[in-house]
Amino acid sequence: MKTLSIPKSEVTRARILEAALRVFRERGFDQATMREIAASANVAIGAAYYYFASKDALVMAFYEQAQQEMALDDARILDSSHTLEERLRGLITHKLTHFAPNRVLMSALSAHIDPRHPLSPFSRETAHIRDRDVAYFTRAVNDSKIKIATSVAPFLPRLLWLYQMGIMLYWVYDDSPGQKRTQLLFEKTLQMLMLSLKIAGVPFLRPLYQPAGELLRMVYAEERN
Amino acid sequence: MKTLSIPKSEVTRARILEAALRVFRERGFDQATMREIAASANVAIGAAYYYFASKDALVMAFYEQAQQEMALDDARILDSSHTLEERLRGLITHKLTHFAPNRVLMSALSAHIDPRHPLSPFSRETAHIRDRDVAYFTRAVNDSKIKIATSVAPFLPRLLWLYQMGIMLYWVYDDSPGQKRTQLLFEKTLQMLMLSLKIAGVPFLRPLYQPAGELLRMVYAEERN
DNA sequence: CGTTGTTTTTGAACACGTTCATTTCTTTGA
DNA sequence: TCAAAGAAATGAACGTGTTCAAAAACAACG
Repeated sequence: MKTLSIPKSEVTRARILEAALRVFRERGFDQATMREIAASANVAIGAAYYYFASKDALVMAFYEQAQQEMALDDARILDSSHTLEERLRGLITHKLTHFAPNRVLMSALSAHIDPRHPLSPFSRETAHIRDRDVAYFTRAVNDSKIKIATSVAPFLPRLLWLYQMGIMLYWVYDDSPGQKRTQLLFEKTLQMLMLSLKIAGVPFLRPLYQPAGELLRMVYAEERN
Repeated sequence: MKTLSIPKSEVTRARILEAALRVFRERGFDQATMREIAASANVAIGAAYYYFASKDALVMAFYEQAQQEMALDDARILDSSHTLEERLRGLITHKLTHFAPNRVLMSALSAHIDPRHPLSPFSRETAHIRDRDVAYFTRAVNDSKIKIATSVAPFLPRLLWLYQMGIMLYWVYDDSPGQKRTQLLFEKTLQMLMLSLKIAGVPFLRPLYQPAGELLRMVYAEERN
């Protein structure tokens, strides 16, 4: 195994992934066939399966690659802004912008709710990706000036991740020109979200936030699988 | 075509649907094969496709059948209770109870978010089922004493349907013994929901409910497809 | 260079959902 | 009662994602 230059197998792997994205973009995830992907990468079908466990795995590899590509900008966004609102707006807008050319492909990644489906955002298989994403929201919350009820605080990063998933989901299937509606949804819900967090402390709403805390504890209880 | 007794084709259709449910329960939706279903119904594969357009269609037929079976009880529930809370508790509990023996199969019906997937609760193909379900929530809201902000009121039935979908979704993948956690989630969220509706009128929360109304108008704008 | 072990590549084969030309059964009309 | 038309049922065949035994390419070592 060479250590100086890029190993040949890495090149083949990259070529297959590139070919896959090419075909996915052309035909969409469902219509794309592994045979065409393999042909487009000048390998036999078996080779594609030697590097990627499944068709789904190709999409996951794409997402992981994108995550790496976004890492630097994400860090910059967190550093250059200091309110939670700015940070959320920055992180989520950045993600949408970055995925825009592959928006249609993203529907394959958000098509499944079933946590047992490998491609589901809630599956064991995507846990490491999810954890990395949640970490950004943890950082976004941590040294911002927001005051959060202690019962909800531990879950806030994961709730924000869920919020982001919701926005992405709407975006993926938003066929308004330029996905303008998503923009509107995002701006409005973000303001509502910030407002909700601000008034969460008022004793008036205590009977709402107390059971919420209990619920969250239960729901996230056996998260480890 | 005989008109006195049940037509033979209806019998065959029913036999195939029964066989399908049998195999689904045994193997789960994904593991069940059309060949086994056909064999279990003593017909050729082609016959199954003569009566049902696809494997998915079998699950949809099951849901429609269930909907009919529940219709009487649902009407009774709406008649015998008069607060929105009682009605919601009644309708949703009834649904969970009725689907309990086929809980695992239900995961096939809730596995897809993609509104373009035929089996998705948001698809065109399931629109008529959805509309029928929403109608019950409309009736549940209509002559109850709840006061709702006019900006949100038109969407309340559909929002309640969404709430019900959320509960069902959690239930389907809830592997706590007897789905106790779903019970807890339902009871707590129902109380929170009623409380939210009650305090929605207070002017304090106006900056929250006003944009909510605008959002709902946008999101549900091009619902007709 | 030749041998041996490992990594990479191949493509036939499998099981699946689905299609469709064909056959078999049933109904209709005189 | 029979012929024709329509409805119901058949199963081979297609294209799909995926598997796997075998071959080819490569690496390590004496």
